[in-house]
Amino acid sequence: MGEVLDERKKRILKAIIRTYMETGEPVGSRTISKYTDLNVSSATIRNEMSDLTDLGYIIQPHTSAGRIPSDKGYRLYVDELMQEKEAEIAEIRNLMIEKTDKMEKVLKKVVKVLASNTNYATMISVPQYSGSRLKFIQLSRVSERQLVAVVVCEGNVIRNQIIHTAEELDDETILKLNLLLNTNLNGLPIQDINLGMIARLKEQAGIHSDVVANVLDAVAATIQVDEEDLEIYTSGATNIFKYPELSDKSRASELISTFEEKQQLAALVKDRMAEEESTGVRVYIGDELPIETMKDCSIVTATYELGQGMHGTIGIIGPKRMDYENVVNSLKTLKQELDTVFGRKPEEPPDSC
Amino acid sequence: MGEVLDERKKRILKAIIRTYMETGEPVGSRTISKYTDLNVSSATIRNEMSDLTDLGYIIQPHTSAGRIPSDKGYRLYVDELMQEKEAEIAEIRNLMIEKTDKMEKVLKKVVKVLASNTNYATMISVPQYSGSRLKFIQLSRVSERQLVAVVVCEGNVIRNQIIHTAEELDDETILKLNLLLNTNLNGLPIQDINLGMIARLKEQAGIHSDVVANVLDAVAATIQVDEEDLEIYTSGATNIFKYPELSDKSRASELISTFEEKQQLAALVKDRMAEEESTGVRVYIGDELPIETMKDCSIVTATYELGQGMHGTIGIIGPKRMDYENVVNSLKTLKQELDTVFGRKPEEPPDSC
DNA sequence: TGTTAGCACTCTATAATCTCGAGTGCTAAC
DNA sequence: GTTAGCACTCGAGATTATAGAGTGCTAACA
Repeated sequence: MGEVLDERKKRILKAIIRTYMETGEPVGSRTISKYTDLNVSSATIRNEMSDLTDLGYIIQPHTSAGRIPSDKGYRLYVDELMQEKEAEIAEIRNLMIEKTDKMEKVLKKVVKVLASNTNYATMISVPQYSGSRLKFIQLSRVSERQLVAVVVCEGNVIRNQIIHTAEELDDETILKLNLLLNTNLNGLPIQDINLGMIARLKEQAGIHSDVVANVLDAVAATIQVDEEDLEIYTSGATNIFKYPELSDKSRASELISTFEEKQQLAALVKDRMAEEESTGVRVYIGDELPIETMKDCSIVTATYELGQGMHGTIGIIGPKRMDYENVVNSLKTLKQELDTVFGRKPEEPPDSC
Repeated sequence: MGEVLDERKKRILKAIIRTYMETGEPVGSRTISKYTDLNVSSATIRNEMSDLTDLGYIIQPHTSAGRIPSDKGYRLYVDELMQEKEAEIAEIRNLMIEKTDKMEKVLKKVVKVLASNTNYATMISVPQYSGSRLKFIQLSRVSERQLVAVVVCEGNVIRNQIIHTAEELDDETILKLNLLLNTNLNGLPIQDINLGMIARLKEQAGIHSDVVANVLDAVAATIQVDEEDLEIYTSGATNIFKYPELSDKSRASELISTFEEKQQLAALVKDRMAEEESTGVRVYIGDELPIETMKDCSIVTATYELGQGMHGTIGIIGPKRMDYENVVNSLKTLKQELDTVFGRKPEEPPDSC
């Protein structure tokens, strides 16, 4: 496994992968002989290809066909062979500059543009709190027995919920509650705020009214991050039809299902986040993916930062022969773009709080 | 076009459609002769089928094949022939009884369950304001130059937005703004609140500060319903692979795209809403659909009520040979279920405001 | 020793052909 | 009006033929 390929073998492997990326068909020795500037005959290439096959970098689908890259081959390509390339994602940059009132909308647009630019399927996860702190919390009465709880976190993510109360709360009580909540909870990391904490709060404040206690519980529920609920937007699922190796009925159906369900994508992203070195771009090839239905795919992911510890993941899903150069570079650039746009809103100077 | 079919022709047409629903293959005269209890020979059926073909209710894909129903045939079936049937959607009912904290989650679950129950693709539109009135509005400061605007409408739909200000607003100004907004806007239909209205408001209140004016504009933007933005959840798009007539590559790709994009679905739902008789279940067959890519599909929709004038649409998309009885009945029952669950929250008595 | 031309061989994809059978429409008898 | 009978049609699937891309090997060459 630990072989080192000589220069020529590497160049041939690279040429095979490049060609296969374009055509999606097994690559023959003659093609490589012409495609490269090695100036060797197809026979020589054949010999080298035979070696590469033995070493496991390329595969022969059947005796009299050309070769296609193996997972191992792609891996070497991604790790060593491919070159950095200037990616032009002007469209995305422009889109970002438009007024970005709702993050949700921006994310949806980003995946969409990325999908149509790359011709692969794309996904983006809505940033998670992860260490973000509570910035502001407020209860207001909207009608006799209904309150609205509004919670703002660092990164300006807002959550809210209508709370129904058994009896009407007077203004004074609501005011007290707001004071209690803000003085005790502001600045705390979201994760630390749970029902138990709220219970302690109730004790300290000497609250005995059932109604108020229930309201506090509801507030806690509002604040809490739904662990299950990592939201993901996807786009361009049907791009997989552009790659014959993925688009036979059963495979396509499974793939698109996985895409539609999103749970497995979410799991992948979550694992991804747990890893220490969570910055930068990462490539999963075929079997490296934990998702059964995607054994024939590759996924390239990047994590983008929102400032204040919030971050999300953006990913591109395509066939193993996806254009890694372009994809990796697109993601790198896009990641920077997202970091900038979200990190500091364009219409305001960098936040100091 | 205005022919009246005799009883036997109707029974034969019905049998053809039923059989075709099951098999998806052209139906022959012998099959019908055995399938029905008409006790006539296949030759007789052939004669009748020939008539039905002339009348346009069934189609012959090619000379020596059986018949398949035409759009006109399906239409007659839906309008006259099919029987009401007891639908069992116990699963959905149970799901509804679970605590339904976030409407969004319920809707997502509903489409999912419906899709897996029916084996068709499903969609549901998030209820629109449509005549709903503003109930409560509040600006709060979350940090030096950031405000959060919270808007609650009848039906307890909440919108919110972070507003960035050029300079810090003092508490008094914010208080004044809240007063101004609430006294002038509460109870007004959402549609009536637009930038022009806010402008008049500014004049009346004698506001000249640019900062405050900008905040008001942002509030207006928050309130406003984004006409484009009818949100739709879908599920079971890959169910179309279960129907060979829809699942050849190009068609499937287009269909799923339409599904993923959702814009066209949204347009359909919007048209649907505009119609006067917007209650009850409606069936679109093939060419009756305004969506080019869905000419080979049928869609059954139902509108559900949320009380206070808000309503959404739920739809099932399948092949023309979909099981209309089941689908229509499922939707009818589900519609009632949704009306009840959303109309009055389980944990509170019916609202009186 | 590495490179190359040449050639027989393999295997798939595509097209061409054949065959079967379901289904029709028509006719004539009931 | 219904039915049996029968010749005819046409597509789906199986079968076979054909072409060509690509390989592996051998022998010659630098």
